[in-house]
Amino acid sequence: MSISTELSSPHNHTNCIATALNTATQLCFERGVQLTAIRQQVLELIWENHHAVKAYDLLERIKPLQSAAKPATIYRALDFLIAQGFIHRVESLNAFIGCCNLKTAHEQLLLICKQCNDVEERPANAVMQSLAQEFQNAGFTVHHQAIEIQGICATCSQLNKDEEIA
Amino acid sequence: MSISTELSSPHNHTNCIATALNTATQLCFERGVQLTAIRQQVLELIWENHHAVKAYDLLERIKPLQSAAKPATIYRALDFLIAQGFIHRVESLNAFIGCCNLKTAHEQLLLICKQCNDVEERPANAVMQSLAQEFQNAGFTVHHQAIEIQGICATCSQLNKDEEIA
DNA sequence: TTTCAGTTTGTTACAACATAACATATCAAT
DNA sequence: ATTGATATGTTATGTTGTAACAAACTGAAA
Ligand SMILES: [Zn+2]
Ligand SMILES: [Zn+2]
Ligand SMILES: [Zn+2]
Ligand SMILES: [Zn+2]
Repeated sequence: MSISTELSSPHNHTNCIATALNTATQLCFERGVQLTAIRQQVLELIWENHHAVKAYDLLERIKPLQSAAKPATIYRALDFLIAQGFIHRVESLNAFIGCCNLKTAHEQLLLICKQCNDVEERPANAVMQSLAQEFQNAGFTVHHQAIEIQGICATCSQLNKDEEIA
Repeated sequence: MSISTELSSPHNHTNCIATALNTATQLCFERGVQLTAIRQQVLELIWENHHAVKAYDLLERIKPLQSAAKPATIYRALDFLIAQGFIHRVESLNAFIGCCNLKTAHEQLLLICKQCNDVEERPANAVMQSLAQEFQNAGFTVHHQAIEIQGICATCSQLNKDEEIA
């Protein structure tokens, strides 16, 4: 697996990584919390692409850097990164992705491609507004939203069509 | 735990159970699939209330009826009930609830109360429509949706207010 | 600089969730 | 009787996540 990604909108992923790391560093400084070596390494591993990453995969991949790493090592780092909003947990996959909208508080809609495994995070303002209305109607006080859609992304759909023709 | 439930809209839960069981029986007959003793017992256990139920809790509770029950026993029954649309898996809880809208094909919005553990299933047509639009915009082909909202339900909110006053 | 509190990490053990693989049983149609 | 489809029994294992306590680190107050 190279650093490249199948994310539907083609992009320079080096930028994604740089932005994510720089912003995390900046926010940790502002908040007076520590982006320790372990936490930064986990964040970097998650950002290698736009796939959802499993905790135990991270554990295997961090061992060359942190030979003492155990499950708790990873889960603690993940807890921290989630608390800071740097990553999201994908409930329906038991996995984790880097947050693409670090700067703005947001509730995310996740489009999960079952073919290429990319996860796209979309603001989906219209959806969020109709959701807010629904909560009002129900008298429900929201603490956390998980909106996770599984299917086939635009890129893979197009690829599949091309293959049918060929 | 009695048969009663804290579901926000007060209701006669005996009706919920009867409807769920009768409809499941009817649909299995129509579809030529078997609602075996194990499958029906699991469905009944899930329908004891509107809480999300864990697989291993079901395992403990079915053992008096099925002394040979093992994890696979439960997970097979759950797979069947999900495939038939009789129950839903709650991804963010690793748990299961009975479906309240058996008759109509539907995508569900789940309101999960962290205080009383009830899960309310809402059609939320406006939300579903704006979601559909978002999928169009993204060129995304949907296979499965999980829309799970954690928070405090209307009933618990009201109870909490009452306690503050008292 | 010592001391102390708060935070982070190391380490062991275990809990909770889920599936693979293969054997056995059931039952209806040929 | 044989066969094929479905369901269940059984054992083992894989995957995901946490509890609990000890040790190390960090930075500021005494
Ligand atoms: Zn990228
Ligand atoms: Zn794809
Ligand atoms: Zn009910
Ligand atoms: Zn409640």
